[in-house]
Amino acid sequence: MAITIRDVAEAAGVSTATVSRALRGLPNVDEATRARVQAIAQQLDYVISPSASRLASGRTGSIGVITPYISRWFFSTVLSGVESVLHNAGMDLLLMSVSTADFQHRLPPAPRLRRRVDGVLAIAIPPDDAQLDEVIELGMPTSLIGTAKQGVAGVTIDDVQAARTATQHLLNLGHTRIGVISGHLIDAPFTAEHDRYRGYRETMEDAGLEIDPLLEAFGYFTVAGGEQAMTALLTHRNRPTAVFAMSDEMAFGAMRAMRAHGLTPGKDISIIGIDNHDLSELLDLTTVAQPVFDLGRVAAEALLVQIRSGNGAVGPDSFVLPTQLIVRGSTAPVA
Amino acid sequence: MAITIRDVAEAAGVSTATVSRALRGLPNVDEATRARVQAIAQQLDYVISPSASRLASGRTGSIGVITPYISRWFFSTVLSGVESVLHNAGMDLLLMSVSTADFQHRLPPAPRLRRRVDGVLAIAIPPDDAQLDEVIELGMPTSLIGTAKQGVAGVTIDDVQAARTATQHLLNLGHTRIGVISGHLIDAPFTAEHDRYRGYRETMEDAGLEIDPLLEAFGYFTVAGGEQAMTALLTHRNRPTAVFAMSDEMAFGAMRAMRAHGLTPGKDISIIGIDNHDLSELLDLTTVAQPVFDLGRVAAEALLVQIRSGNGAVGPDSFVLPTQLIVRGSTAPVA
DNA sequence: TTGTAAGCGTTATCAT
DNA sequence: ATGATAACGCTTACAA
Repeated sequence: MAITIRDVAEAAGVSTATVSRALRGLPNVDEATRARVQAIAQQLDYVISPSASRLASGRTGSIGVITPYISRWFFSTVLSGVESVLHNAGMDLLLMSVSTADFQHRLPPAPRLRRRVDGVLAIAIPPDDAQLDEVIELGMPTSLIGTAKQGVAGVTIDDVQAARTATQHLLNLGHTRIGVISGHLIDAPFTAEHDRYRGYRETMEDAGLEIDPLLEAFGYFTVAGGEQAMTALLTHRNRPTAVFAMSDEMAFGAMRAMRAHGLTPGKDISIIGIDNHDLSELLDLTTVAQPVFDLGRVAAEALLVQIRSGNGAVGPDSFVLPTQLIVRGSTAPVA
Repeated sequence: MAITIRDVAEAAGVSTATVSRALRGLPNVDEATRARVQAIAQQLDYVISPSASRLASGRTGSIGVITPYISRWFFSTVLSGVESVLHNAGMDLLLMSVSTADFQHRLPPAPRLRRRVDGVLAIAIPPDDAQLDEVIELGMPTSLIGTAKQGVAGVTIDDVQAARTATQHLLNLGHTRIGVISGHLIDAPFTAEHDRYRGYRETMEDAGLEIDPLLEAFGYFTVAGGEQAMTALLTHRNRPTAVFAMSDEMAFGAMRAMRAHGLTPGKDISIIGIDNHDLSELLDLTTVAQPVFDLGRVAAEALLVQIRSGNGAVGPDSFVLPTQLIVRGSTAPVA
């Protein structure tokens, strides 16, 4: 039905082997022959059959991206960074949502990845996740984004430092009663979260400040969660004068909670996040920006290197991308 | 190297044909045989080779999703709806970003789709886009999301009605000087945009109101664009008392512009959007909600039906999903 | 119900 | 530089 490599070969008066070589740009092909083959292929509107090529070569030309969420800002932004690289490389991008913990009943990613991708990119999957382990045991080039794991390539920011920067910014403004809105430390031994908490704690301790347990609340990395967390913090007798939220979206929710209590962010209470979410500027939120698109871009590039170097030649590399404090109106000197 | 169907066949003492049938759940297989084959396959940790299967069967088991943006809210939300369906159906999701118009230099999607997917989902590609036409000419099951085109399946909302609802809401509040922030009517003959404009215009006319050209501004469907558009509207001598923004994100920007001018949304000027973006509740924005996740879900389901019915048996279906006015604090009776 | 065997469209090895 | 040809691992008539 469709045009095959043999049609091209016959039309060009060469063997299929030559067509294959010519079209793939392999060496040892007379340039005149190559040109003729290319012309005929184009004229015949020939496109290679990926299935046949994959079966014969053993390479799939595609990489799998596993992510717990698709529509959340961080994840979709990473994904677009990944896509930009893979597109340029001519690689197919297989998108696969996975369940972290209790989420919902979904097939585990490992079996769905086997024999259909040349490499895997995992976005923000906790390093001790069982499903992630299964994926890693597949033994193919893999690169983590937003988390780090011994022996596996990965791209992250320095989460400890980011949290330190945020906390220090509040300290510099004279705040001492500084609250923190985290995700859910108990359930999710999520690298980023732990590191950010550590950065907060250490910075507080370095400043000689004790951390009041009443200054801590969970926001589950969502807007609604941040709102609840802030509400909780506000109900205590001894309110914080400033709050560090581990993500901008939680900070958004926190700002809403403040307003609901008649408080103005940056005036009555200072709040800082991490991310530099698309809407953070709009909401005038001070934040520690992280290069989310680049997280995906760099990870994809590193993965391609790993794949092309034929497994092993290039050891798994780790990259730490820089963050930057962006001061806006939501933080101000203590009253 | 890897385990093949023959290994399973030998271990089970049957032919590869039987293994193939048994594992795919085809009829005419003794249940005892099937059970044995399944057990052995599992025990051997056998997974089928997609490339081989695709080559032999002609089906790819994957569908391509083409979208101009990955990280924007609307697109990533649609995408997650699509993913949920495809995951359940065991279909691979090939993600492909495309350029609308001037965007950037990217390979056209059609050649990248040929022979590698069984169907295509196109998110918000203008119906007269040349690249879309090439894709449609591929002749495979295709379903559009957010746009409509003669003879092609699709899922949309009633954009005219949504705009009518928004405009009428403002009229009901007593506003007569109602501005509109659109995308960029001249360049992008984008169904949704045209329809929304029509809904606005007709509703204004039905109310006996003339549309002052000074009440119209372009926001390019971005936050920054909405901000600029609103700023433009505010510089005129005769300001609108209410504004209809064709998307929530443009409305966000508009709200910011208002504040920059010392105006309070819902007090000094009313503003309404379309979408019910994740953050619209947070920003207290009145909007006409559209079921974005479902747009993706329904389109994917329809596409699967189209694919399974073997091309032609089921004609391309169109679905129009409902919208709903959600009144929040950004709209109020005219002063 | 099960087996046989001919493809499916490439790639890659080995000659030439 | 080019050609023959054996894989690659499955699916699917067609037989039995």
